[in-house]
Amino acid sequence: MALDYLSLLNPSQGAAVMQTDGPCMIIAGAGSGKTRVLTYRIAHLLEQGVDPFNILALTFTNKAAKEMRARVEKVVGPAARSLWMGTFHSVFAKILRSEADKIGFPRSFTIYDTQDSKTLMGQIVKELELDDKLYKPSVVLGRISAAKNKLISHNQYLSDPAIKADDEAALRPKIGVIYQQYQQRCFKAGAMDFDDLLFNTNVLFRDHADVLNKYQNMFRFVMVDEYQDTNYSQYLITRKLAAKERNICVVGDDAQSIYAFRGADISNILNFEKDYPELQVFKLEQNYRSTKNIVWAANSVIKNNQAQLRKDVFSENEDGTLIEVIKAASDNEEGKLVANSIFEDKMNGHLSYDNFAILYRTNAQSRAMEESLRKLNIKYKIVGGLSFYQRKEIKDLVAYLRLTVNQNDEQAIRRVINYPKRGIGDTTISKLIMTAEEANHTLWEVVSNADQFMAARVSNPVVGFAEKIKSYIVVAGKEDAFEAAKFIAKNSGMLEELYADKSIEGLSRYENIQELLNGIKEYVDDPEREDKSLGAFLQDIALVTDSDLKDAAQEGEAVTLMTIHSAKGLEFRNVYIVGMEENLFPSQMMITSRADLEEERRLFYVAITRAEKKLTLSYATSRYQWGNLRSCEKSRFLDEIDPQYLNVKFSAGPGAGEGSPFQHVFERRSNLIPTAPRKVQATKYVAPTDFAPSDTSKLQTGQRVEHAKFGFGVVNALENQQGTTKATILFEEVGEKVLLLSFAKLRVH
DNA sequence: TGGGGCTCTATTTTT
DNA sequence: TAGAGCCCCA
Repeated sequence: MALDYLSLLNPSQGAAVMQTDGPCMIIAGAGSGKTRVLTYRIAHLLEQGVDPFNILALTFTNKAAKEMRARVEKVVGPAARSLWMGTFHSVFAKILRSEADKIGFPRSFTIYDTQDSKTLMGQIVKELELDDKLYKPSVVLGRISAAKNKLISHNQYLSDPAIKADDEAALRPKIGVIYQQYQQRCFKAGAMDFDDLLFNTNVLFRDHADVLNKYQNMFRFVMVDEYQDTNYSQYLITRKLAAKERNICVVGDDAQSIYAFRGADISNILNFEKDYPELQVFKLEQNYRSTKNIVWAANSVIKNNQAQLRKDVFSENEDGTLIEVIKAASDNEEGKLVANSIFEDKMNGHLSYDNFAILYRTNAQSRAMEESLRKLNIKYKIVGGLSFYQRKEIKDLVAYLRLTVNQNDEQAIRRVINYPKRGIGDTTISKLIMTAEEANHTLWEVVSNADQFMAARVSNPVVGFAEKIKSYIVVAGKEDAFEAAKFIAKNSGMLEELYADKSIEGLSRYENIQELLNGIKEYVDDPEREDKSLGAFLQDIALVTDSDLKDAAQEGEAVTLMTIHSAKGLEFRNVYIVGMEENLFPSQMMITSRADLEEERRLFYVAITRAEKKLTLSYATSRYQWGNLRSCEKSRFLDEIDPQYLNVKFSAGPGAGEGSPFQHVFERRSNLIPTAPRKVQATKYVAPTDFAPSDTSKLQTGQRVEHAKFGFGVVNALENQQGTTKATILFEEVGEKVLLLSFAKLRVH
């Protein structure tokens, strides 16, 4: 029974699906049905009799993997569940787990998250007595991470004269030593960080031909999504795996490469042809997502980049509305105008708030947007920020679980050895660590034999702690992950401690622990799950990110707020790109080199192409940044869009006159939402551009004044204290405010 | 051992 | 401005 794919695909999509032998590269423009092609390509392989266990499909996010598996399953049924499909990190963590002994790691190795890495890095810098201003964990880690992504080991790092010269020039000559220490400590702790997962996979394949051979035979067909975002380490893994059968298919879009700052190497896509001369290339150029105007505008932007593969993305959709440009006087006004526009479009178009997304360059920009949305009672959800697994209480319990599985996990020991409090002070902990270092023992060896190293009075609680952990190991050996975790949460005293805290935060911490336990329950109850051990669960959650969870927890319709980076791969009917200003987008840090600027431009391209029907760009001429008001210039990227696709609007300030396009929105709002929250009352007032403060030294009560932000008001009281004058002013729109005259910019009327 | 007050620092971040 | 980390004191 042949599936009728071809009727569902355009000619180039169909060709890419049918071509299954040998290397192939699919250059997929934004919105060109890339996932569709990958899905049907896998379906086609299965249809031809390929065993699902022989297909490996790598993605960059768990979400993308999940989505693709679901779509394949829809076409081919349950066989989809046997596919090897997942992120680079999760697939190779799984492989490393089963081959761990070959590279000297325990099967139950721990995966350090960024926080663990940073903490360890800080500890090493301290121990080496280096300047922690110069050797900031994030800086050092960044440098080491970049090295690992290029497969430079700590030994190579130390012996490379060019790297040495580089570090010396940066006044950080000790990075190599830190790198070495860091790797040794990780190894001793039986831990790998995210980069190590890929690095060690390369080591495994390099040093064990038999292992490589096994996986080469297993993965007869390799597919890689978002190939433009692979780094050298990932590139080499896929090349090695595909070396035998040469059935490798990569999908990507050079125009959407936005992770160079994390080691992604765009030359992997540009040079793919050199590795595989027999390569077949397919271009998917028809955009099915966006209107013509949006596609044209995106094209007019990206053509300013030099480094790119030639492709002509086009749309057969309607022309659509022009791209709106909103100019606002301040970041707050920008938020207000965007919120109004969303409200208006929702009402006029009978849309759901799910249809809207606000995208920004930096997370800090979300605040002004949130405030304005709240004022209009518009529901929203923010993607990003503190993830569930980064919360303190979750990390605490997870540390106990980690320790149960891998006692050498030094970061985990440090985290919970005295939590909940059991009388082990900092001095004792330092002594334990030093003893371990000197005697070349692991920290756990010292902790579990503490009575041999120190007085009983001090060692008793330490030994008690070790006994607790030992009892957890026994439980975890007999029970599944859920039963073990429940036991540990209770026995450690964590649950009790959190339960005793009746504050709102304490309550939510307690609930979070419950939620984690529920999550583990769900994990072990999954009938498809083979390995229900604590170790397997931990490995899984180490590679889960916030956006994976948010999706599951999503409820009700709401506007989505997120950075452009996290919007990649998503689409929305109406998209707002805010903060289109020089030094913000493009970011100040990215305008010095051509390559950086081109990455920013690709980022803008990604942002534009998220929109299906309507795109709105906004900028503010002034903005609060780090506490002070800065004036801003509109982004050069705005000028790069061909003006024929633009519809430029202006702010609703008095300067725009009575006929302001947003006037009616304000009026209607008050009719429709009588119960809008009034924490901070909405202000219609916008200062005129010629606003100039007057001399307030002779200000008197009863006088009428005008304030740049609060509008008109009357002085109710004046109070002089040690030379500074406080004025209590009743403003017409925002109510009473107490202002310091020396700071407040007031115009006396 | 907890908290108050101080200083410091401020992109983006699939894992 | 805002948040985090750190130090010092009781």
